[in-house]
Amino acid sequence: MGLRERKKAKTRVALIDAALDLFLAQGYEATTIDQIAAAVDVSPRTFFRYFGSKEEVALAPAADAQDVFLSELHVRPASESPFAALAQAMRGAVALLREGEPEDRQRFIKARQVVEASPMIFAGQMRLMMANEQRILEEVARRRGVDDLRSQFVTATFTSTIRVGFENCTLEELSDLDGMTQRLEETFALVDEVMAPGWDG
Amino acid sequence: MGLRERKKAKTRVALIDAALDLFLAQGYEATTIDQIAAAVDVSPRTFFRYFGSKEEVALAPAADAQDVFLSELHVRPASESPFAALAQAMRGAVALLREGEPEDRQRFIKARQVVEASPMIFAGQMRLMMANEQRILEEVARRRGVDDLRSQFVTATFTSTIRVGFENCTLEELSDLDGMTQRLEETFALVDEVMAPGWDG
DNA sequence: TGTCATCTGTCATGGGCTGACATAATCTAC
DNA sequence: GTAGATTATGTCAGCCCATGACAGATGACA
Repeated sequence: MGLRERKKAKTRVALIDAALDLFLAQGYEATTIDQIAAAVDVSPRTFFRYFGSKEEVALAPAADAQDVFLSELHVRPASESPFAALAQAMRGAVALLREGEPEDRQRFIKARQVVEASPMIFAGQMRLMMANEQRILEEVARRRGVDDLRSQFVTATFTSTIRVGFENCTLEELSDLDGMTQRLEETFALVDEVMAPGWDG
Repeated sequence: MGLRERKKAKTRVALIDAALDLFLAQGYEATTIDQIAAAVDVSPRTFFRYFGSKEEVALAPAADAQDVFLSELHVRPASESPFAALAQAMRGAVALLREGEPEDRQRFIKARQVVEASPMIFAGQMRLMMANEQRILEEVARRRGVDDLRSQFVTATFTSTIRVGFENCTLEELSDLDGMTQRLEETFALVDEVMAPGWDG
């Protein structure tokens, strides 16, 4: 990896960190691109060469996490039922984050706080999840053999489960990864209890 | 209702219709506030006195529909289980739209086409649904007696059901209300089949 | 009709975002 | 290490969305 590439990655991370700190300190809307760029000693124009919008920088950690989830999903064995594979992939993604760099964890937590603090960003995250859902649907349909209403329902149920599982985590002082994991397992258990056997097959 | 009030309502509807037509004709992002305002012979500044943002005018019909749904929900008998009440309220809202003015139906369909054509607006609709979900959760919690994880799950499942039911309607040439109704009933039936008895009680 | 409240248009401004062009940094080959 | 190609960055101009302030127009009401 050359110097140029390393510098770019460094600037990207610096922009994300500066942006998240500013968002947390003074709010998303009150923060300007100029402030973020100034904090990293970069021109505002350069900011937009790294991120397509102000929203994108706030959602970058979430987007990265979704990519991790998808790669986890694609290596799940074919023997698992669709929803089981999704749940296991989620556990795997969380585990990777837990074992990874502390800075990455910190960034992820900060990003989540920003998302929950601003309805604007929250909507953006929803769009991210919707885009992701299309790719998840492909995997579910592949495992079930058909892309029908039920495949869509399984996918949508998974999205809902994740959403409920992560929701209100900061509100309940469960902003750390342990709290998230626990909440997530409770929600998976609830799905298991509520659904008819073989519902996702 | 005085002249002033009538004029305002008329202008509001005219702005929505002009905006939707422009969005459909040349795309959401390519349409400017100036164009919308010019089409209604109104100053751009006035547009923002009716709608807080460009997005809001596109989502106005959806927001109105959600209000109708909520008022339907609040008059459902207490004897119905939470999810049954939600489903019946949805049927009621669709029925009201079906029996209402043809122009309102037309506007609703157009708005849905705009929403599906633009990821930008689609995200906005998600935010609308999330805001709505909070109010739905209150009703579910009221009926179940507790605001716990299961109440949240019931609410999220309903949101997912509606989303799956409405999704791809235009893609499948089911842009009319009949098609939507049919699709919605199929999805409700699937939920009924997949969930354990008494799951929402 | 005259007064008041409200709606509307005009103007000025800030901030998000983009294209064009020149400069500076890095990479590659010699 | 130097020269030329490649790529990143800064500067500048500009469009559009959105908002506050003020003045003029229009409907409400006695």
